Amino acid sequence: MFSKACQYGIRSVIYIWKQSLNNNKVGAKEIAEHVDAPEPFTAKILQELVRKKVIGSMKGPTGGFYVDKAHEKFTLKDLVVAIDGPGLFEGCSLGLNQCSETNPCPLHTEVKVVRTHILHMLTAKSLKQLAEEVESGETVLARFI
Amino acid sequence: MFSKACQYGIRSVIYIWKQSLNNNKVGAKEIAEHVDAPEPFTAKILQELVRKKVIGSMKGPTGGFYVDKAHEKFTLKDLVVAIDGPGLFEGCSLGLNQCSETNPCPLHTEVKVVRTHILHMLTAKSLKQLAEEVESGETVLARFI
DNA sequence: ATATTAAAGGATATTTTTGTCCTTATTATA
DNA sequence: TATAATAAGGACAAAAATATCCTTTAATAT
Repeated sequence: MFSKACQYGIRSVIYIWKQSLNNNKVGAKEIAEHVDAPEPFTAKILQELVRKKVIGSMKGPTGGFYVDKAHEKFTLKDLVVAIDGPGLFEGCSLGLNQCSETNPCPLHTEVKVVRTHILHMLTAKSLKQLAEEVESGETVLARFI
Repeated sequence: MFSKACQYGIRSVIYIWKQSLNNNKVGAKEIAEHVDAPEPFTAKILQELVRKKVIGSMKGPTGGFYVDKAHEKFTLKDLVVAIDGPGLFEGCSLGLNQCSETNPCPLHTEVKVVRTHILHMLTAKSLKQLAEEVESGETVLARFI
């Protein structure tokens, strides 16, 4: 469903949110360790998410990645689109470019239903809310950190 | 959602079913042309689907790929699992190996719902039924063939 | 029997994704 | 202002997915 890059990205951003709830900026190394992802690759992904404004970053000592009020509106969908592109939500699932409402592929109507549910899953909660659920112990990120 | 190999596989198998409804075996070349997929790659995918018994094949003149009564029970899920593996249905969507019912990742319960719908989409109809819908013009495969 | 046809199989090439490393730019603080 | 810390950026490496080509095997028709 999600590429590895996207999985690392999701895990990382939830971790960043969790730390930012306690007003801590976090470095790429710490993030990668805590979400169990390869550090340089994770750093690249975070770079991209900064470019797409899903998270913020600061260089220098005491710098790192962070989120604040400006990022509260973002959901998993924004993150997924930023990394994997819109393919999960748009285009023919069978790769037919002629596929359309009037010319539907064999999966067309069924895929619409599934996409509705995927969209709901990825937009019902903000990334901040997901981090709060980890903070409260309701859900768990990575290996019991 | 599906790899390219899987997309080609789905398109090919529906085409094979469509031809088999009219008692025609079809060669890899014809299939690839009609579903607009690269021929040698498609041949490899079909090979794998033969090994997994989703379709049948015969060598020699008048040979080709075909399906019959023995293949009527198969659904898209069988095909997808044969090519892409069970990743769409199983395992943590965020790649966390500690994720479980008692230790759920931030997406765990939502993904379960989505997977239910994906599973329904891929098992509600047999591959034969999908081909019949193409045959009747209800749905369309590839470029208006 | 032999020739022909088509799938099967193996080796190889290309592209994309994943992953690493090194240098540069920016910021904080001593 | 110099130093240290950290993200940004670019070049490179490895692995996986996608795609091609050539040889072998099996079946049919003549």
